[in-house]
Amino acid sequence: MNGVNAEIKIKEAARKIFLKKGMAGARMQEIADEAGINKALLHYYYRNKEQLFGAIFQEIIKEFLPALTSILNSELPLEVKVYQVADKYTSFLSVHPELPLFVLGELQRHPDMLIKKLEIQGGLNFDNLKNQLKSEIEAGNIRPISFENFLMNIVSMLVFPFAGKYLFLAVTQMDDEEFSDFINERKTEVPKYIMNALRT
Amino acid sequence: MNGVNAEIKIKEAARKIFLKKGMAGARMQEIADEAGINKALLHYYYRNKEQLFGAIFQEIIKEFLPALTSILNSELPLEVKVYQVADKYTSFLSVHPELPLFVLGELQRHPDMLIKKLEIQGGLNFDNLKNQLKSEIEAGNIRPISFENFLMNIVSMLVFPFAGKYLFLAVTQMDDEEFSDFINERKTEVPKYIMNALRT
DNA sequence: AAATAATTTAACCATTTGGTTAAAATATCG
DNA sequence: CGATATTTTAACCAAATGGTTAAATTATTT
Repeated sequence: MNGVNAEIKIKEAARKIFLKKGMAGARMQEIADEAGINKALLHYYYRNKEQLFGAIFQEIIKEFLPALTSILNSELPLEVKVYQVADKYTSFLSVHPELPLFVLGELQRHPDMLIKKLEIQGGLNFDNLKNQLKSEIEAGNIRPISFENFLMNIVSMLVFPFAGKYLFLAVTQMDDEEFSDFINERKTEVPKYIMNALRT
Repeated sequence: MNGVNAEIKIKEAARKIFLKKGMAGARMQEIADEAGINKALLHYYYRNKEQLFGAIFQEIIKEFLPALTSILNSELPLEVKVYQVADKYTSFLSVHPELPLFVLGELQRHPDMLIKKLEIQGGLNFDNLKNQLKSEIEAGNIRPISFENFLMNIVSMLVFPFAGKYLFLAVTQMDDEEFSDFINERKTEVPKYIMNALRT
C-alpha cells in the first residue's frame, strides 16, 4: 500500500459501512477493518468520524443528483428525456440501491448538511426543462402541469421503489429476482405511464 | 403519575426520539428525559432498548400500512379509491412526515424485522383491488397495467414527497409553507395524473 | 392505617466507542 | 544508501452508553 491506495480503500470502506449502518450506526473500528487497516491509520487520514462522514456524504451527493439532473436538463425532446432518465437513473440506482434511503435519511436528521454540500457544486439549473414543459403545454401537446409536480412524479416513481423495496417485497411476496425484473420493466413502463398521463 | 400514564409517556417519548434519531442514534437517557422520568423507571417498563424499539416500531407499522391498504381494498370504484387514498394518506403523512424515512430506513438496515411485525397482523390482502384492476382492463376502461406497477406508482407519488422533502426544498428553493401547499395540491393532482395515465 | 405498587435517587458497572500517542517497522523515493 | 513518508503495533484514555441495583420516597389501593 502506498498512501494513495490507503485513502481510496478507506473511502470505499467508509462508504460501504455508512451506507449500510448510517452515520450513527457506523463504527470507526468497523470501517478500519473493512479497509484492511487499523484505527490509527484511519485517524491519520481523517481526524474524526464527522469529517470522514462529511467527505463521503459529499461524494455521494455529487453522484446522486447530477445523474438525474444532467439528463433532465439536456437539449433532448421532452419525451426522449423521460425515457432516458428512467433508463439511466434506474440502472444507476440498481448498482447503488441503498443510496436513496441513506441520503434522504441522513438529510432528514441533519437538514442543514445539504445547504453546505449542495452550494459547493453551485445550485441546480432546471431552466431548460422548465421552458420545455411550458412550450409543450402552450403548444397543446401535453396537459397543464407544474414543473414541481412533473419533477416530483418522475423522481418519485424512479426512486421510491428502491427505498420501499423491503416493504414491497413483503406485501407482494416477490423474491429478489422478481423484484429485479420488476425494476427493469419499469425502465420503460414508467416513461410510458408518464407520457400517457401527460398527453392530451 | 400512576403507571398507566408513565407507560404512555414513555411510548410517546420513545416514538418521538426514535423517529428523529433512528434506532442507532437514539439514547435511552434522552428518551427518559423526554418522557419526564428517569432511566431506572424506563428500564423498569422496558428491559432494554431493543425491546422498546420493537414495541414502538410495531405500533408504527400498524399505522403505516393499514392507512393505505384499507382504502385500496375497500369496495369503492377504482377511481374513487385513487382519489380517496391520495387524500387520506397525504393527510395522514402530513401529520407524521418523518414516518416513511424512519420505517423504510430501519427496514433497509434490519430487513428481517418486517417478517415478524408484519405476520403478526396477518398478511395483507389485495384481492379486491387486483380483481377490480383486471375487470377495468378487460372492459377496456383503462390501459393494461400490472397490479404491482399500479400499486408502486400510487404509493411512490404519495409517499416519496415526504421522504424527499429536504432535497426537494433545496432543489426548488421552496420554503416550508410553499411545500405544505404543494403537498395539499397533490391530494387531487396525483389522482388526476394517475387516472389520465390509466384511461384509454 | 397498612399493604402494595409506582417512582426517584444515586451510586455503580461493564462495555463500547471515538480518539490519541509514541515508538517501531515497512515502504518509497531522491 | 539515506531521508522521508506510510503503516503497524499496542497500549492507553476519557467520555458515552446501556443497563443494574438497593434503598428511600411517594401514590394508590384495600
